[in-house]
Amino acid sequence: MNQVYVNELKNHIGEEVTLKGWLYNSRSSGKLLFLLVRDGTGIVQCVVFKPNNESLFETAKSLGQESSIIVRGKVREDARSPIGVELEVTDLEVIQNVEGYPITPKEHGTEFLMDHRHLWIRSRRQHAILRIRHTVVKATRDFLDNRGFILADAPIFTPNACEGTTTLFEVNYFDHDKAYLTQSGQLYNEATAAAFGRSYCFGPVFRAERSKTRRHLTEFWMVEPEMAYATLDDVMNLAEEMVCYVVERVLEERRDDLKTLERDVSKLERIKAPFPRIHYDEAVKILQDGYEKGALENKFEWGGDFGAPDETYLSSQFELPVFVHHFPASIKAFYFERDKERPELALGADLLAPEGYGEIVGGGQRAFDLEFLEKQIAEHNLPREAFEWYLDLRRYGSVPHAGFGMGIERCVAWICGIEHVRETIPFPRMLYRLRP
RNA sequence: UCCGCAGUAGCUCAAUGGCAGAGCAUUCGGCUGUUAACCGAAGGGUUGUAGGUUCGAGUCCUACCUGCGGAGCCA
Repeated sequence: MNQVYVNELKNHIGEEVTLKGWLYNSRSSGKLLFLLVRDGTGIVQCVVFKPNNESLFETAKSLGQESSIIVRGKVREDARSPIGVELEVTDLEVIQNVEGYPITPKEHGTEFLMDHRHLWIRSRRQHAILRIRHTVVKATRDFLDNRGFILADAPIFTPNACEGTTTLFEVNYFDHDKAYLTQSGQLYNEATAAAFGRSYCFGPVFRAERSKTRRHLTEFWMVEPEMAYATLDDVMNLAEEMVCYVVERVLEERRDDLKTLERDVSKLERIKAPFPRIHYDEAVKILQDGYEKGALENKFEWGGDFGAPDETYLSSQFELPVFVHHFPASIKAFYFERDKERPELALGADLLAPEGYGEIVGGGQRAFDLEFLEKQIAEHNLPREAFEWYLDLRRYGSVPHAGFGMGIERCVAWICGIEHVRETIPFPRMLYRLRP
């Protein structure tokens, strides 16, 4: 059987081919029957004409949505088809005739669709989003691989809070200790960067925050590159290039999917380096101006961390993603290097996506000095013993080094232009959503 | 954790405190080019749960459950 996939049909015009897939939807018009068949690569309309084969027509007519079928037919060019071709059915094998598929081609609510997520991912829109996710992941990895970064993944079970800030998921780890699900591979990356020079990890991370907004998942994927002998500027340069590369690849490879999502691609086409880079002091000024103009409800004070409305306002001032750098050290994790001129500032940078999608990249330069780090750990009330291995990195060949993390789902949500990150991962985990 | 909104047929939603309704889906019938096809007919209900007010509650009140949006927190 010469099985052909829907996305290859254009190369088989005039030939008789076999499609293996599922019935997406069907329409009938008396003696004509239109079967929309999907096979994972696309959807094609298959036409059955009653007088040509009456029993085949009756079989085809009885098929329910999502019935699994093998269709044989002749590929025909047709201007009316969205993909340029359709199939004139000559034979039909029913693997399973389905009754009562829950997701109909009409509107459904979020709760219903999320309860049926395992089936929802068969639909056009979800397909487009998840294919774009695939390309974002692939492009990210290609980008780092091509620059000599070594994939060295960090563990998911960790003995302690890596930054000591966010709420962690706790699990029993055999007889004695509790373990925690990682919230970032960063500390481990610093070790692998000292081993390989340039390294990255790519995996799921977990946050037990009780956040329920369109930007939050409890389990999400993060790519975290780390570089030895690198500075804050190196981090911003790398993140900027990486984001541009990823957007470019999606524009190249996923135009059709962006179209399905009705994404305004002109907004993506102008994502080119350099991105604006603003100092925290300047960001504060912009936010205070925003308050004066009445665009923000609360007056932002120097020293605070940005809330969601602040981030949205800041990003709305620019068409490109914008870096904010040199945050007050007091609102950042213990491991940040300090600014030499102004030690109250941390050498960190966040990248805010345009159109209010929030922070997609966060990173910076790590503390170099052993004594400084020891002091930081003490001041943050972190258990010193747990960080001994980390302190070793400052004892044995410490170098200036830096890195960042990029949240895959927020990045995908921004590129797709969709409302909520829950659609950017096959099976989202959220505050009130653990199933399916 | 806090604030706000919602829950009625398989799904999406209507119903001034007064007979429980429509579209889609399903089943049956019609149609040779449909694009969420269309046209006709039929079946389909413990109105989230428990209590209360009322002659009468889907509708008003209280509590709880479930979900949604947001805040805080976070990427």
